[in-house]
Amino acid sequence: MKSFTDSSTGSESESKSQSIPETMERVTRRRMAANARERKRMQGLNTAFDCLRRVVPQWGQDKKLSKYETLQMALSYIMALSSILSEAEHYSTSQRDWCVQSEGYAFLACDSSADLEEFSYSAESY
DNA sequence: TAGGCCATCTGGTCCT
DNA sequence: AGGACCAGATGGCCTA
Repeated sequence: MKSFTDSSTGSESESKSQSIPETMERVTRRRMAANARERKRMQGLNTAFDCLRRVVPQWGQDKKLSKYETLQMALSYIMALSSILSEAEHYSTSQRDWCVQSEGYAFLACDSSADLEEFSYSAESY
């Protein structure tokens, strides 16, 4: 694969031939800038994945979730939480003084990775 | 050693 | 024209 990361060779002789406006040097410079932007973009994406990993349940895994697993887990987690929320809303409309701090929902305030054994939704169920 | 995951490069497309 | 986004290709690293 041809790489533009090493631009040290050949650029000087090409810059002397000014008859061609779009020199190789110029193309190389543009490519390197695009590579740098892409790298930065992917780093931003990975930072976002790390943030997501921190808020998503890990199910006691010591190994870091892959990107695909992180997305799957986030999807399951969101589905489960919205299910709980709609259940709670349904319950609160019928019984106004319903206590949100009942045992079944206490885990919401927990550290995301711990104490989630009672959280009975699995990724396969969605 | 094969397979999974990832980072990077690259060219194409769309948008400003 | 240049930047953002995307998908394919490629090579490196790690683990079973």
